[in-house]
Amino acid sequence: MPGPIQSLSRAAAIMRLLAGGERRLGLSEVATSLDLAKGTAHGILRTLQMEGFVEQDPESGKYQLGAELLRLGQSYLDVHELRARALVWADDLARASGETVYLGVLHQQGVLIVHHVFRPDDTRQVLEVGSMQPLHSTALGKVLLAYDPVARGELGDTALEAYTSRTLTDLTDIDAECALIRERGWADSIEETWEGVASIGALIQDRRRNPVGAVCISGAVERVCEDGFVRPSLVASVRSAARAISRDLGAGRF
Amino acid sequence: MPGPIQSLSRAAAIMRLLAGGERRLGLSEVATSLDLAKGTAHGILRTLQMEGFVEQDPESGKYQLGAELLRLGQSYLDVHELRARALVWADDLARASGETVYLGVLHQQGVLIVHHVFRPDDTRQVLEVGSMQPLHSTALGKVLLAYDPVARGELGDTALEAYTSRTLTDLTDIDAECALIRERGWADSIEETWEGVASIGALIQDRRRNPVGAVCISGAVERVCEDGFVRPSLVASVRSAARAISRDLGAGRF
DNA sequence: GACAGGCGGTCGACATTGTCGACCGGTGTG
DNA sequence: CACACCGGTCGACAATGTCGACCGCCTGTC
Repeated sequence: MPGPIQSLSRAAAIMRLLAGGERRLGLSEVATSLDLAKGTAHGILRTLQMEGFVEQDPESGKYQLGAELLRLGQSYLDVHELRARALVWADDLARASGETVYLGVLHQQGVLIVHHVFRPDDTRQVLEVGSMQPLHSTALGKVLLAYDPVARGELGDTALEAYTSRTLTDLTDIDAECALIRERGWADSIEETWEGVASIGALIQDRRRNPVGAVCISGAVERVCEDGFVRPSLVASVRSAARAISRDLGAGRF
Repeated sequence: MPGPIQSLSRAAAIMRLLAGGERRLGLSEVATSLDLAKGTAHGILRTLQMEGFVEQDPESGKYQLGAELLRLGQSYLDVHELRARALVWADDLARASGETVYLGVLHQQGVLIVHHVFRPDDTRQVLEVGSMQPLHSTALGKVLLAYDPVARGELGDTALEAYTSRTLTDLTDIDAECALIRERGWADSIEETWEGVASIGALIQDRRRNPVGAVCISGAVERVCEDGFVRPSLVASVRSAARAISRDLGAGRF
């Protein structure tokens, strides 16, 4: 039976719709947005509600995502092997560099943050685990673009948004950048997504040399860069952490 | 069409199964665990995989939860009104008390942590957002048991585990404790779940006085308690924070 | 090295199952 | 007060998901 199960795909679409809209949605909104009969949408929503994936505001009757998703998302992190292996190395990298550390994996047309170490002894920061970053303008994303053909494929049909004046939006520019990244073995992003923020990323691969994710450090451009380029010592730290994680993932094989 | 959609319920069961077992599971394991034909389980898993809710290890062919769950779980937090309103109050409470702050809501037979503020300037701590705590042995849980009939109902059929020698496992003891909690307006838990840890919790209610969650502080029993009882000043802080959050939720109505 | 047993995955017939659109009662609004 | 819209229900219909046998592959074993 090759072919997705219709009701499941529709349920997934409903959950994504609820995740996308910031506010709660009514039954009719859901049904019309996805071209479903109201009865059909209701049946799916009712089941999702029973399972805890969706909750209904008893007052307005509108729907939003449910708590079970948070619980399962946490379970995903618990099982995630890359994340487990990388925890200690990411900590070390944050301490050594004094900057924020992110660990990301390719997910759809972006990078999903699976681990986040705050910059040591700093002001309040919000945890970004579970959020997404663009592929074409971040160090994490560009590393994956350079090494993961799937990531490069995902980029094919999406329009590239310019977040700042330094964002690369032309595909040929991106490809040239990727060639450079492959050649030197690391990626940077200087104010390409957020003004004032620069980051340096490197690839993590598994025992069979497949790309499985990326690490990066990210911080104020004044600290991360020097004379318009990222500091070589920070690059070395990031690459060394990426190698350590990759080696850790490959343990047991050799 | 009152009645859950079969394929959806089965998909949810599969995801819960994958979340429960620490390791990855094979197709046959999933099918036999849930009494499904292999073909059926495969169809569901394939669809879940397409949607990103499940991933398959290409090497072993075994399945685990997927990244989309993490993303949707994060979206749940983003939309969560209680959490949004409580963020700043929880921060204040942590600063004022010097202890860890948790914010939890009832979910199935437990308390789901939706916000967690680390104890100020302390050693490394792991974020527990998305994890569950038992109802009958934590301050958060006992608050909900005392005020939320649904929570009390959930307790009916589950055996109460004794985590320490101080855990209440008899239902009549629990009900007496709940009556006390309702009378004085707050709950505590002194080494009832973890040795050496005490916590103090209070109820959060919405504009219609329905229980919607609870806040608590949690810390070493030596700091939180005095002469075998929790410190009244900490109780006052927690109750004040709970009132502030409740008031915040009720804003716009009055 | 041939076999057996396990795996993940496919296939096609069947009827169970989810889908559809009309319909209901309640609510707020012009 | 009627209208429009909401969330929710119902029953007929056939599209849909389910089932169990089957396939090719790999692994371990005798």
